[in-house]
Order: sequence, then structure tokens, then C-alpha cells
Amino acid sequence: MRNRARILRIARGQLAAGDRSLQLNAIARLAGVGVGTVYRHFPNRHALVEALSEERFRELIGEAQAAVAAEDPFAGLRRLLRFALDLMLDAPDFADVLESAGGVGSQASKMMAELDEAVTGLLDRARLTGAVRDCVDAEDVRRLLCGVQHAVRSGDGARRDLYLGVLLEGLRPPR
Amino acid sequence: MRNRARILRIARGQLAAGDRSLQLNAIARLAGVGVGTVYRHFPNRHALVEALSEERFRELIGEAQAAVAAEDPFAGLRRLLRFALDLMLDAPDFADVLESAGGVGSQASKMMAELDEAVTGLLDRARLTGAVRDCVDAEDVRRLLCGVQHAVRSGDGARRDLYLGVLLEGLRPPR
Amino acid sequence: MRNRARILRIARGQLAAGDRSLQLNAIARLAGVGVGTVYRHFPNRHALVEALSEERFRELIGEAQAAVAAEDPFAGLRRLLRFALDLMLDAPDFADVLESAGGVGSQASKMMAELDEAVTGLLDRARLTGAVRDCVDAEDVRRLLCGVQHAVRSGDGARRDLYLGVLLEGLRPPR
Amino acid sequence: MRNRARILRIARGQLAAGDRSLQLNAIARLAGVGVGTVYRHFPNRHALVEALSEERFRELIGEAQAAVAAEDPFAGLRRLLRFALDLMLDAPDFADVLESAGGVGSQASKMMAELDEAVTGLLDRARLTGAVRDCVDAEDVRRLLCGVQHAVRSGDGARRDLYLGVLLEGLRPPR
DNA sequence: AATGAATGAGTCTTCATTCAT
DNA sequence: TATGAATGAAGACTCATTCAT
Repeated sequence: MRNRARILRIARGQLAAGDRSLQLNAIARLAGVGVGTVYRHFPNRHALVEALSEERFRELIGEAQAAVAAEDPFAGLRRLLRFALDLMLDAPDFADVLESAGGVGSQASKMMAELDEAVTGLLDRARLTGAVRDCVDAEDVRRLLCGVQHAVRSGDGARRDLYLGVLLEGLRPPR
Repeated sequence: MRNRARILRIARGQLAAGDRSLQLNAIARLAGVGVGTVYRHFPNRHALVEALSEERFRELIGEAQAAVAAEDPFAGLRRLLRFALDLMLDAPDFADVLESAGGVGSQASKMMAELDEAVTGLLDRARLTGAVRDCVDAEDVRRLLCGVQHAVRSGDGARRDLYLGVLLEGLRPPR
Repeated sequence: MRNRARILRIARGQLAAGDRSLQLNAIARLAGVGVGTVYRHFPNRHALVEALSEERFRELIGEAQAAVAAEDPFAGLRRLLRFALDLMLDAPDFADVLESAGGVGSQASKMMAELDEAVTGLLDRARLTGAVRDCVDAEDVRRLLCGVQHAVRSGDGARRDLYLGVLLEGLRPPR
Repeated sequence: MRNRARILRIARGQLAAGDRSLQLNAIARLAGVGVGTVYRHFPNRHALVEALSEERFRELIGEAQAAVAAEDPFAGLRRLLRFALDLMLDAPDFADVLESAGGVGSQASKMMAELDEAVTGLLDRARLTGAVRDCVDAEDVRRLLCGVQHAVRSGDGARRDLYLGVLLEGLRPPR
């Protein structure tokens, strides 16, 4: 699977270079590989995006699981959200995946479930200490964070901490 | 200018139907109008989007100016943000315009300035009552609201009030 | 006929500016006149080109008639061809008209006949002195000169006199 | 590369039939080939024209190199120019290429240089016998011949030999 | 498994021309 | 006479996808 790796590397390079179109033809050319090869590994653009997300997903899930174990659950949540936000800012396509509903049966949806599960645990713990509203669940937090990512991205990036702070305060129980 | 209006109506319909591509050819066909006619009125997709935004912008600016006069500024802000959010949910392209930096010299950027000005006034008043953080300005609020719109849209829409509530609480001065 | 003149002026300007497309729409706009107005005066691009040629034609015919009266017919021919060449280099569209067969019945074809008639006289006189081949007629000379114009134009213009000299020597009876 | 050849054949046919537009879409249809295939082989009209020219260029360069070896250089020149003229009359687009300056770096400009080099040799030899003017170079001859081609084409073709004769006599040193 | 030539539907855009006002 | 909005045929070009080798 040397080719698969090469394709992924090129695709990542394209995204990093600001080209989000991920045209399989172009990637094949850059990877020095036939178009057909790309299509065997990734039947469509989405499959490629998911594959690209996998590594990020693993990182993020790891971080989430670590956060559950944090002494102060709200602090753990803060750390986790900051980590996730940076990940998304760095990889817009990963942000798309996190924001999407996640097609049933896809690899990504499994990882998403794993992620949400960890976050659910974290939220439950935080709720016990009265640090988080009753009604928000892991999916809400994920979506709201994706929203914050859009907000940060539409500005110059300097407002990252402010916007994240707004989200975190907003998640607390209303006074 | 019967045709111009017809084109705008069709374009709005397309957006409402979930097709955000705004293909000028398709719009021409649906509007029962020659392609050339569409191109005469709107030389490119962007011009069309801006025209579509204009009406929404006027509504929104009006609402913002009304909100400044509200007895309770924070209640005014809540009402305004809910109004804006609904507008954006209804018209994704308008959301894009609100989220964009606003190209210099465009019609949209003038209206954006007008909007931000009104919101600035509202925020200033709210700050006097201690209802809003010091550090957020009108642009921040606009961007954050666009973020919330993404969050609501990526879900099933049922979380609109919750997500807006999170934003509003988050805007208050941190405890 | 204020408009007609205005249109012609603009068209000349376009040609002078290197735009040979003579799009009637564009000319109308530049002339501050409706497209329809242009179309009434000049039903198509060709009619406009012919009208533009008229003035040049008159000049050229005048020059040709003067040349017939020259003391030395070959010198007269040389002067005439140089004049015509400069005219064509200055106005590529006029060159096109001179090179074309000239649609029957058009205004241009009448003037072309007038021109050729004068040149025929000049050639006849020159032939009497043995300065010109037997077999070339006015039409040949016109076409060959158009050819020289292409040659000059495809270079940098500096070869004008050389190429004209080649033509003139070539017109002499072969040794 | 069966398709490439087919495309070239069709393109040649179009030109021969008097259609100089070389529309890639039309050629694809006539060649019974997808548009994309044509675009793959020839990204634009110019690339196609150059490819079409290549074969003609080779013929012509061969002929020129042969002419250099002719016993009588002026006779060789006559034969070469007649050959080239027929080639151009047969293929107007090739005439365009020969007449153009030749974009730097293009395949055509390399072949043009080769052609001009051979003609330069021929002219040098002819000059030694006093058969050709001092001041004309290979480029001049090429341009003048293109001019003659225009002249022949604008007439009915019957004047080919006459016009070529005019050029050849004109190239001799003036008396 | 790998290749990459081929496909062609789809989209964008221009511009000569008409015609109701 | 003049206007200019409207037309739509025509042409250029892209790119996701297939399939014979």
C-alpha cells in the first residue's frame, strides 16, 4: 500500500496549500500514479477526506479520553475544546467531517461515535459539579465548536481564545 | 425591470430549495428568460448574491436600529440575534455574505458597516448595564452568530434556541 | 446624421486602438447611442467597414488620378504605391477591403473600379516606356501591394521601403 | 495514438474545406471522439495548428536543404519558393504560422529557425553569383512570400506564377 | 494491482441580432 | 428615428468517472 500512502500525502499537501477541491485527477498526477489507482483506493472525494480524517480523529479521541480523567472536568473540557479547535483550524476538511452528520456505516461515523461517547462522559462529570448546563449533549458541543471554528476562521485568527471563551461560558448553566 | 425581479425570485427559490450553486444558466431557464438577460443584470454569481442580500440587509439593519432603542439592551440584543439567525437559516447565501469580510467598495460592505454600527451602539448600551463582556465588538458578535448558524444548520434545526442561548450567555461578562 | 458620424468616429478609434473586432454593441455603447441606432445605419459589420473605407478610398483615388498625370509614369507608380501602402498600414480594415474581391453592387466595389481604372491608365502609360511588364493589370498590382502590406506588417515595419522596392522592381519587364 | 492522428486528419480536412476556425468541439464530433480527448491532445487551437504545421515544416525544411545544394542557386530559390507557395496555398494555417513571428520557445519557432538557416545559406550562395540583392535576408523572403500567398489567394489562383515571378525578379539586385 | 487514455455531460460566457416601446 | 432590454445559438472548457490493456 505504498501508493495509498503517497496519495494521502499528496492530498494533505493540497489541502495545506489551500486547495480544498481535492480533485482526484490532479492528485493522481501529483502522486505520479494513474487515476484508476486513486479511484480504487478512494472511490470518491469523500472517501479520501474520511481517510485523511482518520489520523486526526485518533488524536482527538485520545485527547477526549484523557480529558475524561481530568481532575477538574470543566478544565478538561476547556483543554479538549481548545485542542479540537486548533485541529480544525489547521485542517478545514477535518472540520467539515466533524460538522457533518456522518453517513451511516462509514468509518468516520464510528469514530465520531467514539468521540461523542468520550465527550458525553466528560459532560456528565462536569454536570455533577454544576459546571455545565443540563440540556447540552456531546453532539451539541461538537457542533457549537465547529461554529466557533467558522467564526475564528472568518476573522484573522486572533480571536480564537475569546470566541472559545464565549462558548465555554455559554455552556455553563445560565444564572 | 420585471425580469430582474423574476430572476431574483427564482434565485431565492433555488436557495430555499437547497441548491446553493446559483447557476446562472439554470436560473435563466427557470425564470423563462434568456441567459443573456441574466448576464446583463448580474454579470456573475457574486453580483446576484449581493443583490439577493440587499433586501435582507435592509431588514436586518432596520431591526438592529430598532433594537438600539429597546428598553432593556440585552433583551434587544437577544431579539436581534434571534431575528438575524432566522434570516440566515432561511438564506444560507446571506449567511455567507454576513460571514465574509466584505470586499472593499462593494455595496454589501457599506451595508455591513451600517449594520455593525447599529450593533456597536447596542453593545455599548448593554455594557453600561453590565450585561455584556468588555472585549467583544459588533464584528465578533456577527461572526459568532454566523458560527451558531452553522451549528444549528448542521443539526436538525431543533437546537436553535439552545445554541442561541449558549451564545447569549457566553457574551455576558464571565463570572 | 449626427449619430452616423459619431459612430464612425468611435469605430475609427477602436481600429486605431488595435481592436479590429468592431463589435456593434461595443461601438454603440462607446458612442452613447442605442444598439438599434447603429444597426439602422450599418446593418452589419461589413457595412460599417465599407463606410469607414469611403474616405480612404477617395483619398487614394485622388492620388491615383494625380499619378496618371505624372511626367514619369514609373515614378508616379512608385509614389502611388507608397501612399497606398502607408494608408493600409495605418488602417488594416481598409487593407482588407482593398484585398477583397468586393461584393457586387456595393459602394466599395464602385470605388474599387474607379481606383483600378486610374491605375490601369497609369500602367498603360508606364508600359509605353517599357517600365512595366506586359501581363500585369491594375488588379494584380493592387493584390500584390496588399501582399507587401502583410509582409511589412508581419515584420517590425522597418522593411517598408525594401519590400516596396522589391515589388516595384518585380513589376518591371523581366530581363 | 490512433486518436491523435484521427484528430489531425479531421482538422486538416476542415482546413481544406475552407473552415479555418478549427473549433475543437466540432473536430471532436467529426472525429467521432470525445471533446475531452481533443483537449487532452491539444489544449487549445494553437497547439493543434502547431501540430498540423509540423509535417509541413519538415517537408519544407527538407526542400530548402535540398535547394542549397542546387547547381544554380537562383533556380533553387525559384523551385523552393514555388514549393513553399503551393504548400501555403494548400494550408492557410501553415501560412499563418510561417507569417507569424513565432512565439519564443515554441516547437514551431525552432523549426522556423532551421528553415531560415537553410534559406540563408541559399541566399548567400545566390548573392555570390549576383543573382540576389544584398540587403534581403531569409526572414524577408519568407515574409514576402507569405505576402505573395495572400495576393494569390485573394485572386482566383491563376496568377500564382505571375506573382511569384514578380517576387523573384524583385529579389534580384536593382538595375 | 495499476495504468492513463477516453468519455461526454455539464457549465460558463459571449455577442450578433431583433423588436416592443 | 431612437432606444436598449432581451434573446439564445454557439462555442470554450472542465472534470468525475469508466474501462481496455
